Amino acid sequence: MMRRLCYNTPARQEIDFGDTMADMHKPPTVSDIAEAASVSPSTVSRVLTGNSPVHPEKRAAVLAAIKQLNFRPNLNARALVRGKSMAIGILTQSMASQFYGELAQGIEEGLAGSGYHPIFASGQWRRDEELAALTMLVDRQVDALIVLGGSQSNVDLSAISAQIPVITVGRTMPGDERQCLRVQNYEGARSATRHLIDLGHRRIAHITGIPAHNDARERRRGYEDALAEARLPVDERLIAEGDFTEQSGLLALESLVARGASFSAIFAANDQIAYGARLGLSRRGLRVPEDVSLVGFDDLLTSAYMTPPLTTVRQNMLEQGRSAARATLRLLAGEEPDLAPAATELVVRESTARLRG
Amino acid sequence: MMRRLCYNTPARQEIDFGDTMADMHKPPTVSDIAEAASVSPSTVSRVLTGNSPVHPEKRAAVLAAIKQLNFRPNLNARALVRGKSMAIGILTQSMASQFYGELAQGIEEGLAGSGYHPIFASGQWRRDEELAALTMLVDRQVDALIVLGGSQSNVDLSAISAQIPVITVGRTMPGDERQCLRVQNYEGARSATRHLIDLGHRRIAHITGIPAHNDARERRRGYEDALAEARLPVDERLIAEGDFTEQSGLLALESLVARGASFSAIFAANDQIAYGARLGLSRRGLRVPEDVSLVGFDDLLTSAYMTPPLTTVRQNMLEQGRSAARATLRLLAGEEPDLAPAATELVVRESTARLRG
DNA sequence: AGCACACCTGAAATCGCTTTCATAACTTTT
DNA sequence: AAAAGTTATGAAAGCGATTTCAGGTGTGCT
Repeated sequence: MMRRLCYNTPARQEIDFGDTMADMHKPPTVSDIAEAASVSPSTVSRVLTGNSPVHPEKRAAVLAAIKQLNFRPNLNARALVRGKSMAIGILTQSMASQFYGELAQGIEEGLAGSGYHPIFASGQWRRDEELAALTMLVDRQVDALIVLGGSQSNVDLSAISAQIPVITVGRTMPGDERQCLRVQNYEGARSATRHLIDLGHRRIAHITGIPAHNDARERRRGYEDALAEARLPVDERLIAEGDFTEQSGLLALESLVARGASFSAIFAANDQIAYGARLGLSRRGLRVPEDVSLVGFDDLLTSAYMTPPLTTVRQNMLEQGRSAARATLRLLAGEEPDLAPAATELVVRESTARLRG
Repeated sequence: MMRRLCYNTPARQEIDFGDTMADMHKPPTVSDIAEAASVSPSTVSRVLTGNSPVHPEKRAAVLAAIKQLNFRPNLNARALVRGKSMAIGILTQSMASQFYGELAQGIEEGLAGSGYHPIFASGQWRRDEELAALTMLVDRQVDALIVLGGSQSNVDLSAISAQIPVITVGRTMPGDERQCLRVQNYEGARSATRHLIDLGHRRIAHITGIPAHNDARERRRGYEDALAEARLPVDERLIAEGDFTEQSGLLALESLVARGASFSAIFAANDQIAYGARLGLSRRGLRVPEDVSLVGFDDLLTSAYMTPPLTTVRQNMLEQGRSAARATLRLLAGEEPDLAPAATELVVRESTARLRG
């Protein structure tokens, strides 16, 4: 109708071909194909799905009509009748986040070729938005849900889990641990700290993530335990609070310096914090790694290109995403999700060095 | 059915309430609500949509039933009958890309509260995947399409544009320029180069983006024209080819050095290239900005936290995303898209300095 | 021949919701 | 008090596919 005119190229004219106006500009449906191929809609559907055999001659006619009319089945309609949308909802936190972006990319890869497509919605780390996003996904009839981090209440999540399969990454649903991809935060943090200790560092600062966040707490615990194992004291004055952003890393570094803390190494709760801290250090005229060694967590794609390249705990978000996707597909196929906890691995680059002297 | 068992919490039991098995675990439909509230499905629909008045008493009954049965309308079904899915397809290139991530975030923000939801699909900078993604979005009946960059053929795009509104960002559809958000690549690149010239630099290197990419060509042209305006020669030996990645920036810098080029400043075709170049410089013992000044393009979120903070041409992808989203909504409302080209702005930080001596 | 048995095919029901359409129950007008 | 509007409602007809059901044809077998 008229509405089309507004976004159509000016060149394209409305021409009356003598057909009825009704079926003129609307995309063709199975019925149109059926008519064009002189068969019933059922037959068209059969060649579409390949569910039951159809005479080669008619099949050819249908195929020809499909091509000629440029027909594409309406996936919504198909989803309605089949009761499966072939869509998987992904609750992420922010499209602009590198961390979640890499996870999302992994999921996309893991779903590729399966016939299922991801539908992303982001919660911006806010409970209300997360719930809205979750609800939207469920309302859109996704066949399964992958929840990436976040702080959504477990009650809501379990309620959804009772209706459709849910896989979580980086957070746990009590009672459904088999469907939760755990990250070895504690182990990773401990090995990062141990690495610094092995290099001779004794005064190792830590910039935490959001304290309310489980990941942040586990990483801090790993840091503290590594110190304890080495008979090193946990000094509160060496611990500054961050919130997983670059800015918080910069601020935390300022606050460490301001309070007169002396340290020769820093373990940051994630790479972004490390970026900020690294800038803070250089502002203070402190070189990395000559004066201060720096370790991050996550191993974002860009961390290898920081100057100096960042020593960090590799999470491999890409692989985690793929793994979550595969688990979801298995769940959908009625199999066991089979989610092994994601192993972390210390990647030693150039931001850490042996303590001088 | 059985399928549910595999992802249900063990605690949740299958209990026979005496109801028929059929409607037991399936989500309630309008008919269920109608029955529960002793009204017809039509009335339920009316309170759902608010399209026509319904007696307060019955409305209350319906609302109560909805709450009690925890009913949520099936958006697919609604989309089918209404002919509008309230979904907007976004063709992006990679979920892991910072650049596209920021655009995506902007789109999400711009769509918020409009009732429309974005559905993302990525093309991985490959024509075939882009086409597949595009097709999938159209098949899922999105009401409009926002195409972010990419190399999809204009023919395919125009074909789609004839069916549903299409807005593009960072690429042009000949004939539909009003629906294309142009980026001032040329102007930005020119002002970046001029900034370096103004600082006294005479030998300014350029690391290009993918030469086949329009953005890359425009930026290079801006660089060359700025040089020409200042009566500076365009020296091919100062131009190295990159592909918009950090790695290519590093490689390009190596190649510049290897060929014995002498330069005191670099204009990189985007920030990621600048990151890589910056690492390459430090590998060579060259300081930024004391020995070499460095300018990027885009102003990624993290560029302000590079060491030193990167001088760059700000694109404001967030705002571009919002702008594209708003234009799409306008198009959908039958109004003019009204897309002003995205202005770029030079952000001078600490990676550039006056030429010594 | 006669019967069973594939193999194909179209009519019709269905998915969950919205939207005419027709009608019943009231109000208002003159 | 009859004609003309309102207003609220349910029955029924789709939206665009799939799938069940019930044949119709053409073989193979006895």
